Amino acid sequence: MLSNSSKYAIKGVLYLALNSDEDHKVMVRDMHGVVHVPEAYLAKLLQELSRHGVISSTRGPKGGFFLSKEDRKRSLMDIVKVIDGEKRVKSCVLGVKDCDTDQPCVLHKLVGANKSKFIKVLENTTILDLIEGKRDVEEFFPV
Amino acid sequence: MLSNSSKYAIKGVLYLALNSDEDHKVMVRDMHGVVHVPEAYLAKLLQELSRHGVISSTRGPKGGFFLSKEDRKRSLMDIVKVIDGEKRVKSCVLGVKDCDTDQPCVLHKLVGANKSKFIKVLENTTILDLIEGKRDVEEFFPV
DNA sequence: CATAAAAAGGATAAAAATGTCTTTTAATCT
DNA sequence: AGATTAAAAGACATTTTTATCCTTTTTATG
Repeated sequence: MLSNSSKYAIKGVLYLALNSDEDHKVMVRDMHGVVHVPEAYLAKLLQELSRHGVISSTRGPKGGFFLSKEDRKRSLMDIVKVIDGEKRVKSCVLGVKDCDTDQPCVLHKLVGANKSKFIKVLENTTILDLIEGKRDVEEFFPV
Repeated sequence: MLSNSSKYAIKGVLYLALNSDEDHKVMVRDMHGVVHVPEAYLAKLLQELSRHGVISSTRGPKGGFFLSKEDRKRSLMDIVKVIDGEKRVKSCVLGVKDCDTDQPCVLHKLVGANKSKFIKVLENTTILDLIEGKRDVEEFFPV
């Protein structure tokens, strides 16, 4: 449903939400250890997110990745869409091509409801929602 | 969350539920087209399920795969466990090592509830549950 | 303007998932 | 018993996902 890459990306963005803003950009070098994602791979993912405007970045000295005010209003689905593509996330549980609510497959009724909720959560939860009230970084990335 | 292989396997077992019993075994050759899974790959998956006692099979002429009365009482999770392993299905949404209800990660509270329900459905739904009232094979495998 | 710092981009490598093929084993039928 | 049939088993191939490395481009700063 969610690839590891998407999970990595979400972790990365959460880190940025907690540790960055326009004036405090962070380098991949300084975050990959905390979120437990390989440095080069995390860089790739963040670059992809930046390219699609989901997060922000600047190059050169004092550069790095960060979240603008606007970025924080992004939903989790915005991240997943860039990394996995919408199709993959929303695909039928049984992977049947034209399965939807009109022509549901067997499992659709059983599991589909849960899946829909899952997707709604991804769509309706912003980065801001996720971190509110949280300050302890470690709490987010136990391993 | 569920690999394609698991989905394939579930489709295969559903087909067997609708089209087989102790006296009417079915060969992979005759089912792969209907469930839209590559023949050799479906064979492999069914063999794996059979080896683990989730479905039944006999070799030779008149042989094939089938579901016994007992097999039909198996849950979807029994299938998924064999193909994906329990670990994969139940692993934390963010893939953090020791994340559970005691030490939940950020997403756990948001998405975890849905995931738990999803798993409960897999655990509590038997093959029999799935097919009850259904007779039209095609209805199950739209693509 | 030179330099160094940092992301961007592209090529490559490793691992996992998916898919195919061939041989072996067991059951059935003549 | 022998021939045939179908799953079982395992080797092999392909594709996708995950991961690394190296070069290029951009940018802040002295």
